[in-house]
Amino acid sequence: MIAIMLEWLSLLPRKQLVLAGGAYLFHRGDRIRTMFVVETGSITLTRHGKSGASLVLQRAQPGSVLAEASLFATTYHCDAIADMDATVLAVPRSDFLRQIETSPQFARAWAMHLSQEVRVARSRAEILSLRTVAERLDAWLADKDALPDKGTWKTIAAELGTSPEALYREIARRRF
Amino acid sequence: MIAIMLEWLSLLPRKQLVLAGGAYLFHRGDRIRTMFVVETGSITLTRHGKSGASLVLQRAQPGSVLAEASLFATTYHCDAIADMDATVLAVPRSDFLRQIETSPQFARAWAMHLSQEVRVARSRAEILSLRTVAERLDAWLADKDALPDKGTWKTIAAELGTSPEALYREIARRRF
DNA sequence: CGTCCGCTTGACTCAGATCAAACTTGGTGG
DNA sequence: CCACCAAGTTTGATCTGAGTCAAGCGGACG
Repeated sequence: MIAIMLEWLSLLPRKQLVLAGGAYLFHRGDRIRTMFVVETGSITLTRHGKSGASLVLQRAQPGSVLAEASLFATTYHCDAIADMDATVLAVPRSDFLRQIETSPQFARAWAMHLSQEVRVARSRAEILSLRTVAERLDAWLADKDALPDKGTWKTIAAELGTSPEALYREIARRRF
Repeated sequence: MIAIMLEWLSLLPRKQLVLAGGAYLFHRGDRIRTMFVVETGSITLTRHGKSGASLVLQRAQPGSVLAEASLFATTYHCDAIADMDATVLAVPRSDFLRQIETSPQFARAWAMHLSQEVRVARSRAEILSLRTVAERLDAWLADKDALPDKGTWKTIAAELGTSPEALYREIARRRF
């Protein structure tokens, strides 16, 4: 489910790009020619406002398609920067579009991928709109069976938008 | 941009449903036969965990397509309930799918709609992951020119996941 | 055996939620 | 025109959840 698009892309001509940590993959205003999928590392998309404030739009992990909306735009509306050393697959946008038009299966996979991303992003937002760590953990657990394994808690704290300590304490509180 | 799908749907056979506040539009497990678009009012999608905890997946406002992912599933994975009196348009899923397959323009509009929703939901999540009201407001303003009009601030506070008072104070702080 | 990393717990501090009260504004009806 | 009401805004006082810093614990691994 995660890397569903990676499989499909293996059918298309593609190139691998290697990025050092801190390197830009593209800048706002650049002409869009290719679609990118993260293979290793992670890429962050940010938009900078005039006031110096910046907004993170996406943190793309391995398997993620970068800036899905760029399929239909002519220039990028944000910057893409490698958080750490990373590799990405580049697929010419024209090939990507042609594949959507000619292969119903591919088009279907693309729509499914997008629906999935919508769902994930929306529930993440709803979880983050909760005020207490207890509520967030409840919501996060809503479609899971049990508490996750140790060793992953620190990561989960990040997903829940809280500090590791706060999550540890909340979990400890529930061991009764 | 908001109601882009509403226009397209005017080409398809559809029915209008009227819901009283508190009424269910569908339940988890129901067979999926139709796609819904909110016309007036608002519909909330929730999933309930065994522990009694529940997770809000989507708050659909007028113009929103309900549960985009249901286009490819057989049964609903969540409940849909009207927060208040609402009307929704119902389009048979088969018609919707056929339209995607036969009309490249429609398929394109659908993909654009989904990309857009992904972008919106992701940036909402990123804004909510910020800790202070000041940072959230900065991020929210990143792609805007100026502070919004009075009368909308209360609503914006909800978007920012904060209390109206906290937002008022932050805005007041900036009037120097 | 030492080092690293994730976990655990304690103490302190603060941003913001909450409750409360006053004041603007617009609209409604007498 | 004015009394009145509802919603949104402003400001103050209080309280608390959780962020932060800090110190200690335990297993994994070279």
